[in-house]
Amino acid sequence: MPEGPEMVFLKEQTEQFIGQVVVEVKGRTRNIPFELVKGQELTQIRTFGKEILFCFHNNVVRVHLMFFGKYAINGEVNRPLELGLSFEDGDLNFYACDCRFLKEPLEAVYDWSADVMSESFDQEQALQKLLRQPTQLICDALLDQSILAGVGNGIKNEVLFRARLHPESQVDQIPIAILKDLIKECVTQSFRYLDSKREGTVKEHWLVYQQKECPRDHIPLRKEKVGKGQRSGYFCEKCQVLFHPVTG
DNA sequence: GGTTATGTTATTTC
DNA sequence: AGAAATAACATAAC
Repeated sequence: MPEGPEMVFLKEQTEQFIGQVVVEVKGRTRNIPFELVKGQELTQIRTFGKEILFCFHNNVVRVHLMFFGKYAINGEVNRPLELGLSFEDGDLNFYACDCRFLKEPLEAVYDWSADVMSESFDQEQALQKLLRQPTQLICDALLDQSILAGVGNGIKNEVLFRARLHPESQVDQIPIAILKDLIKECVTQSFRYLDSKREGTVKEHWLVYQQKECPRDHIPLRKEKVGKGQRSGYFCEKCQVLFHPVTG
């Protein structure tokens, strides 16, 4: 579930609990002081990138689903409970996730201008941050949460395809216009992902990620571990241009 | 049974 | 000291 749009979707699904008081806190997480959460009223839910933030009057419960995280709303799943919040009317259960307790004001912790799903996302700032990492490969840079919070491996592959850019292109070799287009696509595709999540059509959503054939050229996609992160890359070597330094 | 996978952080090594 | 590599954690599907 981990990419940004899915967190926004989760926020929409859990807003039913806003205004309700937490009547019980359970789970094996040791990062949350249960006694400080119990009895508190959920005032707001926010997301930052791949994180969801449950806000109470004086503190925040942060959940990150990591690789394998799952959740259940008004239900349970048969596996170890990481964090369970029971409200006056219903409950919210998280599994295999990373939970944290934040006491500081959110503004001191998060910069929403880096979050592709945020109204405050700043494309120009993202471009400047990218340019500050000139020798990075674009496939690694796209997954940098301090530049494009919320972008995960699925969105990464989709935006590279749409911008016709080879994942192993080096940042400083890519024309600025293409970088700008790529950043714009990060926003567009993230919201498109959210739409397909709402409609329940995520499986049909992907053009290249986990796919076999290039939708443009109808030739097999290459599937390789790319970049320093060695994450799965799905790309077409015919229509996605490689920008790399000329050697010698 | 081995491999792979939507991610991040802590620890170790150079 | 600091960057870079490695390990660690979690779990289901093929």
